[in-house]
Amino acid sequence: MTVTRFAPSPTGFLHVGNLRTALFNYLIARKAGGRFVLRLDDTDPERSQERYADAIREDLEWLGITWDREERQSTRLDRYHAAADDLRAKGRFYEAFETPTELDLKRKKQLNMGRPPVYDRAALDLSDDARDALRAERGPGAWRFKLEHARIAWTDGILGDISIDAASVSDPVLIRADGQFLYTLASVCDDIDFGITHVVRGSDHVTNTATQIQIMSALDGKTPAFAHHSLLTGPQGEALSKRLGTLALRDIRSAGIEPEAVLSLLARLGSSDPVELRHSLDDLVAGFDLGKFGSAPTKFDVEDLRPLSARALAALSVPAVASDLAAAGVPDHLASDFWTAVRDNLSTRADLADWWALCRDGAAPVVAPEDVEFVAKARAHLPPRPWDASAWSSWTAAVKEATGRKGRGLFMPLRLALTGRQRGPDMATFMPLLQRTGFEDS
RNA sequence: GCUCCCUUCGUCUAUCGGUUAGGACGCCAGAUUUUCAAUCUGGAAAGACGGGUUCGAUUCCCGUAGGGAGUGCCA
Repeated sequence: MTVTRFAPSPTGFLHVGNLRTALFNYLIARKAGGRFVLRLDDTDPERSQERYADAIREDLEWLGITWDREERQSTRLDRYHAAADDLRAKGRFYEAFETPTELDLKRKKQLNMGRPPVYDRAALDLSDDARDALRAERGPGAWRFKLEHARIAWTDGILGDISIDAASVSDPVLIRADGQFLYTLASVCDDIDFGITHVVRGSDHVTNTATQIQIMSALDGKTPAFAHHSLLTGPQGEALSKRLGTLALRDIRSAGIEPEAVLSLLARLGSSDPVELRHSLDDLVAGFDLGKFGSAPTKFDVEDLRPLSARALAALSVPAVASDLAAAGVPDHLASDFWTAVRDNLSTRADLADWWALCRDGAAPVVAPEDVEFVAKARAHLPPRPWDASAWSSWTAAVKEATGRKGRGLFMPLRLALTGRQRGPDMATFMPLLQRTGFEDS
């Protein structure tokens, strides 16, 4: 059975980049009729916070992404201890005592000599006595996984055949000197134990994947299929993290973007499928295929969400927006007509309140100097209240006859006089909804 | 510096050596026999550069330039 996972660390809010990873894994699992696991990678107690874990669930729920199982790494420490013992027993684990500053110095030296900054494995050559001495002097060391120096190759679901020379990578530290398990080990154990069959993550993880493949087989685990998607950049190609502030899911939500818009864009962006509005996750599942995605960095522009969101909003039924209509103050008996009139002119639900305020209170007429006389004449032909569906057409017909104006020259001044705005709903349906107008009062 | 990945319309991409280089979003125009919006139709718009290989390269190879990522006792 296909099992995928989304493994955020609760150290911040989810952003569009995270969502892309989550969505890919979710869609793969759903399409295969498999399972989707939400795993909270909270091995770092300093940075992990419960409020972020809550926020992650909340953001996923807003989008309608559901998971079949939830795990958190902080509850699995025993398992990681066992894995560490296993690696030690197999001679793939060694203790190293360099301090961070010492390591930093080594790296700088290597760089200066034009050599790759790979850990020199000095700790591997330590005699037992030397090791004991260092431990007595500095306390426990960090534990590194001894990589087997060979080319590590796999067929990536997006990148294709790819390989990395293990010798170009440092032996990864899996346990810090203070005893904290690091992501690399925890992730491998979890992927094995939870039966993860497909790991889809950002291409910032490709080097991790190489080392994790070796750790997995050292632990006698079955390695899952890997796929690394491209990373999102801003519209200018700049790293997305620089503008993360505006790209957190919650910010997008509070900007009034509809979840369908977010899902529709992120499930397709970077693929050869056209981005088109889909109203449910199920619609997105159908044609989803990782193979349709390219490996080049993908430019993402938040502004692209707006037209999609407007379209998603316009497609909603009255019941779906009933609470928003009520909140905007629209009376129940007008709700349906009002929604029909304004639905195509909304950018977000928040606009509902503006349009209703206009209907309820009217707006100061806007009259261009050259239209003063024309508007005055039109005023004389304004049909008596109440206005029905034919009010606009009979009025404009009368004004047309009286003034000889037609087309834009006829309609735009009347729209401006009635609504004070150049843009808005179809006047024929909108006019009956105007409870009062500044135009009549003038 | 080193390692990995990448480079086709503004953007996301199709093309598995021979195409009028296709689609989608955006943009522009027209239509909707009455406005803006919405909708529909149409249009403009592309193979980073330089070498090869080949009868023929967007496609294969090499190089250059550019972009992204990694190079953590973060995830």
